[in-house]
Amino acid sequence: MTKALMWFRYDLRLHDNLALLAASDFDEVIPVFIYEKTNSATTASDWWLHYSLEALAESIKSRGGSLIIRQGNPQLIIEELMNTFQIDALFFNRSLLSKDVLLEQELVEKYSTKTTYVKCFDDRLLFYHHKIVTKNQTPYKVFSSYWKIAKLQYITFPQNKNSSFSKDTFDSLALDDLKLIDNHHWMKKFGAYWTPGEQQAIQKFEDFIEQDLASYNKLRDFPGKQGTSDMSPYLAWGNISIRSMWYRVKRFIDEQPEHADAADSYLRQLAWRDFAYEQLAQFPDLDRVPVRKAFQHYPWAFDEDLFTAWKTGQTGYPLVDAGMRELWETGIIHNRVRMVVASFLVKHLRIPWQYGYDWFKETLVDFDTANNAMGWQWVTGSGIDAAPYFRVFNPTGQAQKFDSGALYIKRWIPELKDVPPDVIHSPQKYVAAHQISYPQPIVDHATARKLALEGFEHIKKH
DNA sequence: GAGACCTTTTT
DNA sequence: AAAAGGTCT
Repeated sequence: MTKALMWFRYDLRLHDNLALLAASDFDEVIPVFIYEKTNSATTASDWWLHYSLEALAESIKSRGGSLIIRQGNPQLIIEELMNTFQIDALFFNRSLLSKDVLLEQELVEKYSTKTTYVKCFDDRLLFYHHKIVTKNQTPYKVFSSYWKIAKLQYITFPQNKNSSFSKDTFDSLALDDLKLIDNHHWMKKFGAYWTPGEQQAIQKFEDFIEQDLASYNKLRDFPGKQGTSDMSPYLAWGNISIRSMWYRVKRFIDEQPEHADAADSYLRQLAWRDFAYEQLAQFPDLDRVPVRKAFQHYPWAFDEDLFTAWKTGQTGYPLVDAGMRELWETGIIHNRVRMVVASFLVKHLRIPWQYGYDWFKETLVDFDTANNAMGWQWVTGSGIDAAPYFRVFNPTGQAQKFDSGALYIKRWIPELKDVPPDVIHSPQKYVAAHQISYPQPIVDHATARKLALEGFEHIKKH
C-alpha cells in the first residue's frame, strides 16, 4: 500500500492538477491544505478561499476521502504529517510567490530520500518561462514581443485521473476554525455575486465561451456591458486550470473561425497573467519596490482624507467612485475601471501606489500578487513595459468614452440614477444644478494633472 | 546601430 | 499632432 501526500495551495481543484495527477499513481492520496496567515484580519480573498475549500472538501468527501485542514508553518506541518503517516511521496505545485521559493527548494531537497519521493510542479501558468527569452537569452521586458514567442509554445494538454483518497480519518481543523469569513463584515454581500469552487468555475467559463467570447474584443472595455469573463478569482485560487481554459478557447476557434480575433484577444489576456509572474520572478519585490528606481524619489503627497475618499468612492468623479463602490460591494472592479481608479490614486491624488496595492489586497476577491504588482507599477509608470508616466487618464474623458450612457455609473452610484448621462459627464455642473447629495470633485483635474507631471519632471534627474 | 514598435491617452 | 524613452530585431 503506497501513500502520497498532496499539498493543496493555489490549486484548489481536482481536474487537470499536475501535482494531484502524480499523486494519483499511488494507492492512497492524503490531501492537505495549510493556511499560513496568522494575523486575524480577513480579506476578500480569504472569503473566496473559504468557499473554495468548502467545495474542494465536498468533492474529496464524495470520493470517499477527507481534506485535512491545518494552520501554521507549512514546513513543520508537512514534516509532522510525513512522520506520522508512512508517506511514500509528497507532491505540490509551485506557488510562484517570492517568499515560497526557498521553502519549496528545501522541501524537495530535505525530504527526498531513498524511500520518499518529493516533487514540485509548474502548474499555475501556461508557459515555461525559461523557454521564452529574447535572442540574447534574457527575459522579455515588452509584452508584445513576449506574446509573439509565447503563443507558439506547446502547452501541456489537460489531463485527468481519478485519485483514490485515503479513507482514514486524520487530525484536522474544521473549516470554520480558520475564521476566513466574517459575516458581520462587508464581505457578507459577496455571496450575492459569486459562487466559488471548481464546478462553478468550469460552468461559468463554459457559459462565457458560449455566450460572450465571440464579442469579447468588442465589449470587454465597456464596464456597463457584459463583455468580460470574470474568471479572475477562480484563477487566483486555482479553481480552474489555466491550461483547460486555453484549450477550450482553442476549440472554440476551431469551431468558429470567424470569431478567431475575439478569441485570440482573450488568450492574449491570459498571457498577461503569465507575463506578470515572469516579472515577479525577475523582481521578487515587485509588489513594494518600483522597478524604475527613479520613482523612489517621486514627491508623493499622502493625505489621509483623500485616501479615504478614494477608498469609499467619494471623490466626486463618477467613474472612479463607481469603480471603488463596485469593489466594495462585489470584490471586483472591471478592468477598464481598475486602470482609471488606479491612475486617479497615483496621479490625481499623488498617493504612493503601494497604498492602492494594499487596499486591493484587502478587498479584491481576485487578488493575485503578480497581477496586482504589475498592474500598479504599470499605471504608475514605474514598471517594466509600463504606461508612459505622462499618460494621465482623464476620469471624465474615460467615462464618456467607455460608459457614455452612464449605465455602469448609475449601477453603483444610486445618487446619480436620475441624472442624464451628459450631465454626469460634466462633473462640475451637476451637483449644483440638480441638488444631489454627491460630492464635488475633491481635486481639479487640470491642476492635478499638472502637479503629477511636475512630479515626474522632478525624478528625471535620478 | 537604425528603425519599428509600444494593451488600455491626452489636449 | 505631440508627449518620450526603452526594447527588440
